[in-house]
Amino acid sequence: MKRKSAALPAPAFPSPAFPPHAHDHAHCIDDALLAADRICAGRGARLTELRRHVLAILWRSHEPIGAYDVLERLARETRRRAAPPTVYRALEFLLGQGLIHRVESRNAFIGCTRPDMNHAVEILMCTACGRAAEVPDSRIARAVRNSAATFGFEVQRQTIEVSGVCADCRTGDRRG
Amino acid sequence: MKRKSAALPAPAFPSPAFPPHAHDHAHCIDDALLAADRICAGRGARLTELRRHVLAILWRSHEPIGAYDVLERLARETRRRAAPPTVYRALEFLLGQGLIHRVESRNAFIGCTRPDMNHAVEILMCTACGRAAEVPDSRIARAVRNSAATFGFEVQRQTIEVSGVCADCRTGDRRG
DNA sequence: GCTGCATCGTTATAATATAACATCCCTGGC
DNA sequence: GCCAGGGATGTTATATTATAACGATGCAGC
Repeated sequence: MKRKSAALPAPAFPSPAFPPHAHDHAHCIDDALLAADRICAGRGARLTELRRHVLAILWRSHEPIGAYDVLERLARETRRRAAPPTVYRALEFLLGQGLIHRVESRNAFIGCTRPDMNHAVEILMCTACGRAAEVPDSRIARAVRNSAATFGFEVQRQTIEVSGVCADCRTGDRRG
Repeated sequence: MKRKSAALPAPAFPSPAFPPHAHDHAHCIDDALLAADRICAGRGARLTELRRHVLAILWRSHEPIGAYDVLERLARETRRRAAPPTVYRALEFLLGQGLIHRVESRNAFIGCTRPDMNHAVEILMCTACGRAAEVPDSRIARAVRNSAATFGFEVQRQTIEVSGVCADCRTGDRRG
């Protein structure tokens, strides 16, 4: 199927933090998997069927998913038996390739929207609809580095996790 | 339970992020416990012996401590029996009073250095010495709020956890 | 002293994560 | 084809973190 050509040029932000509740989500998944294929191929990393399946499961929604939820879905959707290490190893690989993020405050995982660039993780989580979104704002990361530097602290990794209410949920634009 | 907002402007730098490795740590503990006594008394919250003991355990070091470590120390130091809920309930109380923070990326807890003011949590964690320190820099929190606002996102809570190397460890000034 | 409620004790179990070792399977060399 | 080597996965067991549910205790106010 052809997709309608947009009347407007691409928005200023390459990826708005939260997509509209009604959007072409199949497209999100396809894009993420294609990007993952490309990135892994370029690195000689093996995005096996299992790993790809786990990544696809994480991309089914914009909500962080726990390892045991992934496990359950994986077991339901395949003939193969699955135990926790199976899932944790796949997640470990995907984390290592920068294809997903771990949401520390939820013990959960979510697909990375910018897997092609190494970046500090900044995640907004909506307490109303449960979705999470990455913020493509490197200024915060830089500010954190600068702030830490005033204490002589050298930053290696930083995680910023923000809870609140997303625009759609604030304005009552909910999925029907 | 509500927390009072600070009436006074914060000092320029009330506490350097990391104290020197050799410092009067007994003083840290005393200060923290006295502040906790004062704060709880002012709110009519009951800082019981158990809760005070748990807080003291967390203040014994500047490293985040897991709930089961607290449990072990508590059991070793008292005649009372202790089970996980005992510790988790005390931690929950202390979190609620803003006397400690949860370090999400470590599943651990650490005493709050600024319990008198409601504030966003920003923690630096040294991968070399294991210590963690709060950053008294509200500019980052404000920048995060502003950044989120450009997406129409209203921030309720934010957690910033930064891993890296502290000044002492970078310059080789280690505890003897 | 009684009553009511917060606190704490106790038991059991849920939820998250990893260790250790066996097996499978792809890849490259012959 | 066949084998050796190593990465990936399967399997079993267990470690670690956290909470549910209910009973006992004890303190504050009457």
